[in-house]
Amino acid sequence: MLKIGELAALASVSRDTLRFYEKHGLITPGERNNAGYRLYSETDVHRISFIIGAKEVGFTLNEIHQLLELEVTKDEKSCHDIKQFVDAKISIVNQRLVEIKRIKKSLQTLSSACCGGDEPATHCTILEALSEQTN
Amino acid sequence: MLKIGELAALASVSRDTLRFYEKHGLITPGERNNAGYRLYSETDVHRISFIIGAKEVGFTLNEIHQLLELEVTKDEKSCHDIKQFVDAKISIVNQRLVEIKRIKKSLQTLSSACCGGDEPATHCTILEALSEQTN
DNA sequence: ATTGACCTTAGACCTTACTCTAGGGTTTAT
DNA sequence: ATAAACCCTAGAGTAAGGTCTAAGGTCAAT
Repeated sequence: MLKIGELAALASVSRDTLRFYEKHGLITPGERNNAGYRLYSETDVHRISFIIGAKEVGFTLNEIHQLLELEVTKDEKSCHDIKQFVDAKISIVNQRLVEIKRIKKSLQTLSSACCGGDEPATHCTILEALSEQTN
Repeated sequence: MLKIGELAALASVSRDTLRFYEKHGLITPGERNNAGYRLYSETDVHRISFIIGAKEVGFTLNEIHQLLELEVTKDEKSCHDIKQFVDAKISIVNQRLVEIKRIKKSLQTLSSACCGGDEPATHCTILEALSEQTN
């Protein structure tokens, strides 16, 4: 059984983060010792590891909540269910990707239209472009 | 001179948003009529238009604050200064782009390793992969 | 016996960009 | 004259994901 600081070090997160996850139902409160210290079991370590893995690949805590429910009840779920969840996330990520690409392109258009010289920016194309309504 | 609701309609933002921008120094408080209503001039309309244009291309309000300072003092700034600002933003956006691409790739790897069939997810490769520490 | 490192809690604070609420005054149309 | 539509303010609330603080209890080593 690990104390909170030990698990935190192991998982490379802060103690606060572990308590935060608990408060938000990602980890279920487990055992406590006489002094009231949290004690984490193998299962808890596994769960934290799952959470961190899921964060790594871009799931929000909310989504991880749902994923954990899938994980816990996985004997009643099909691979299809799990894959569908991941695919839904891929499509969200894709939308963000498209939006960021759009932004990058706009910025590059702005930048490349500007001479970038040492003359005063009184008629800078960037500033002028920003002033124009797009809608 | 426009009242706040008129400018809001013109700029397709809410009244609250305009007050919010003012509170955060993006718009300088201008004239008021006898009743204390805000009155917006041509210059104000131009400024709002600038803010919205800058938001469109992905600048944060904070960055727009700095951009507005560049705009106001543009006679003392060079095109080089302005372009540099935009290029710095491009590099931030690029980092985000790289990160999102990484996430997308990870998710796709997860998804494609899963059979997606109707059998129970007891040994689902997705759930197993998420449990593994990456660090 | 006391210092320092660790643990506890509740609750405040941070960022970003608003949105909403309460409680009140004004203007416009009928 | 009165209702609807508009305006004002200060301040609270939202999402997301924590971080920090205060005030206190515990444990190991010196």
